[in-house]
Amino acid sequence: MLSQKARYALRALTALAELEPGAQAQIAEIADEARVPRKFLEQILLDLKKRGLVHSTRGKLGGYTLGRPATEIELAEVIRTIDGPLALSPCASRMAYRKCDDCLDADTCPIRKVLLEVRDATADILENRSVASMIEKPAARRRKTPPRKRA
Amino acid sequence: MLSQKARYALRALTALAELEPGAQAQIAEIADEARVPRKFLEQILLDLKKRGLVHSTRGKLGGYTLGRPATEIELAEVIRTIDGPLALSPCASRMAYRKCDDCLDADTCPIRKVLLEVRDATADILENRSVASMIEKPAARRRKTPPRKRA
DNA sequence: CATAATCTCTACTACGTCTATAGAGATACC
DNA sequence: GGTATCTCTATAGACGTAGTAGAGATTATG
Repeated sequence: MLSQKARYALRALTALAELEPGAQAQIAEIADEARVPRKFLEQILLDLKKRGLVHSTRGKLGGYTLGRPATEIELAEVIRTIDGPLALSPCASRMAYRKCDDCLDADTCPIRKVLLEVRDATADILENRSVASMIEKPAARRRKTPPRKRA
Repeated sequence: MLSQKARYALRALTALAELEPGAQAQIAEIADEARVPRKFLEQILLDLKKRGLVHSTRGKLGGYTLGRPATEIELAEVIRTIDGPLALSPCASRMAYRKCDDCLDADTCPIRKVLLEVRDATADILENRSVASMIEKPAARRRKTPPRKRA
């Protein structure tokens, strides 16, 4: 399961991605828009900032923007930043491998093999979805008949 | 991440699957073979028994066997029994769907959409691997040249 | 410069979950 | 009846999660 914190982070980044180009948002606005407790959001934004996913301006008129274009922020990176590895076991992580304490031989462990498969399938999805893909598309896409104009 | 308990369960079931046909194993043997603390294993086996994954005999000469052929025990069921849903969010579970507390509309939530994809990919793997597939194969399989006989 | 509004950082708390351990009880064999 | 096994419930300590609190640093503005 993802932590609540990770889901908050995804919503906060989505809110930032929905801003007008060049605009920034303050913590209070993001908290409101993404429905995250304000003080908790502060911590989350700091974590995201350390990873470069958001950029901040201090002082009065300060605020937050995405650290990179929304299309270049993979959901996988967001989740890893907040919750750690995607894998179901430390030994099945490719970004942060760690031998299990009680594992006899990582090379032959059949549990690890299948958990690696799961990790790869998960990463294939989450590394190919960006924050941009979370935004509600403004208009119809690939619709067979165009939306009817109002009389 | 899987819990330690779930990994223990997988190892315990694997140990049971490796028994001679018709044989049973006692808790102490399984604990030794699967490297699980004995008293903790007792709890795990009870959970697995409630789900029908193992069968037990009481009294002296008691012990455990698999509740079904190893080929019919999916890893997904083992993990669900111990850790609960495979999904990364309650709202992305198909077996145990539960609306997120702070979700506005499950039908349109973009986070849920991608988490459903991840869940499905995970389930595709774990529902198609059985405990039988965890057992070390005794000999070469699909090898192009047969294993060389010792002189 | 003083003030106010904002982000930054650390500490703290309440609560639940995870990983066991303990021990009494039930069952079955001898 | 004695003994070895499974069964069941309670308990405990460490840890993680979710959230709160408050002082500090930075910047715009009058």
